[in-house]
Amino acid sequence: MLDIELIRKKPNFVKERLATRDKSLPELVDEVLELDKKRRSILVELENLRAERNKKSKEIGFLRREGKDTSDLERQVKEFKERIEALEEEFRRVQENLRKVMLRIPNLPHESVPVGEDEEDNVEVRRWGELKEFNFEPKPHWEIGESLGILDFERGARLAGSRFTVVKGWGARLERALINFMLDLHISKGYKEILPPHLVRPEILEGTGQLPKFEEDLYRCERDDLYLIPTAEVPLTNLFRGEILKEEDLPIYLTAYTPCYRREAGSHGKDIRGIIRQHQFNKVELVKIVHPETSYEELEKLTLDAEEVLRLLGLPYRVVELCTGDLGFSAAKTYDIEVWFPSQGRYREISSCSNCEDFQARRMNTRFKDSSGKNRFVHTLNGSGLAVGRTLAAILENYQREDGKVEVPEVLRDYVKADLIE
RNA sequence: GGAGAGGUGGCCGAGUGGCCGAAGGCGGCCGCUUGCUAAGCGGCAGAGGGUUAACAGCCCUCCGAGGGUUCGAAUCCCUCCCUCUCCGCCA
Repeated sequence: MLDIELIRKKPNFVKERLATRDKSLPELVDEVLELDKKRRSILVELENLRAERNKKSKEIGFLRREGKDTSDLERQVKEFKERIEALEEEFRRVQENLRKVMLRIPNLPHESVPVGEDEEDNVEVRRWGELKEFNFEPKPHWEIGESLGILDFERGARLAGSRFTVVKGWGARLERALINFMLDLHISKGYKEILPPHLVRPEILEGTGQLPKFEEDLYRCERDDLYLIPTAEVPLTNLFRGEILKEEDLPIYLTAYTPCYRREAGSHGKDIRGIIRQHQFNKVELVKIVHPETSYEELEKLTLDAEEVLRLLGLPYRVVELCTGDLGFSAAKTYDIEVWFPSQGRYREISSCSNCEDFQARRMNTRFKDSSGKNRFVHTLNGSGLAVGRTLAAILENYQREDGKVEVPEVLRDYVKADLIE
């Protein structure tokens, strides 16, 4: 949620920044301004009435104690009541409308973010690793996985439909090894491991920005009004919702392995083959809750922490900075890490690291008391460290041999307890 | 799932219809005092919002959430959420 005061004081600035995401957004700002103005004018009137009512009620108390008659005053207060109730009703209505609009406005892009429309305009920041030369035609991971008997798409579909896959044998083992390897690495960097609920209440998803706008993308358990988490970012970031933290508690570094559940409503034709885009996939997530002054430094560090996983695995990647038009709803700035897929001859997203500044904190009401005793919103960051399924796919492709077997990356050998998958 | 108890400020905890935004304690901040990482004394301090040049003053709202009763609700009533105890069930 944006700061309503900023919208009030610098409406044109806010509109300009939002327009770099989407040209239709400035209209929402006008809507906010109008509703806010209305809200405040009602509020002033309402508060005056309430002040007067309170005064008279108090007077009744005094007079009663002296045994005096108060029926005249009581009648007066009763009249106030009707006017107050009518105004309260109107106030609630306007307030609720205002909130609804506010919740649908995305975060302002940071000034450093390149302006652009879509992923075409993203800017490459750096590359790492040598692309391996294959003296044969590298196969896509789904072919490798099927012939090794570790990825079973047919039975996955039988159990749960398309975009569900069964991972078997050495594949399952490799995936589990990846999860442990990633967690161990992040823990060694000071992240605290969390095992959160996978089902959460609607307001939790509102806190991180998935609701109300992206209801379609979520699995919902209707009977209990709970949602399956689309990413561990949701429970991790919300961990301190409603709390006032101590300044010295910051920064907080969290990591968690969870499956992620996504309906992928808007991506029908995309990546139908393989395990790039699944309804359920494993991910190790990184979340930071930090002091506002340090959040951009922390974003750089967080991105490097995610990158390190790929470096240690020896997988070539590049980092791109998302342009304004490609930025996610809650993010002020995002780096995507993309790993090399030989069969596709291109880099594919494997991690997304974002600074949300105080956008989520405002929705969750997570604050800290600064040295002057003031309560301020924290800044929140999140990043994949990494998407495990995609990492598995990348390993299959980058470490494949002509004979169809797949080497196990050096750092994983102790975890997998094998050098070669065959 | 059944029975019971309870949700009050950073924490603990008192408060059953008006002088309660809330005693007291702990913790915090400021000052004084004491020559020894402490103690004593005094003072300050809840959150959100409106008005405003103002972090001054004034006002409004908030005692789990939402309704209701009343001139007036932390206090009475209803619904929901959550926590705890016991029983049941269960990995």
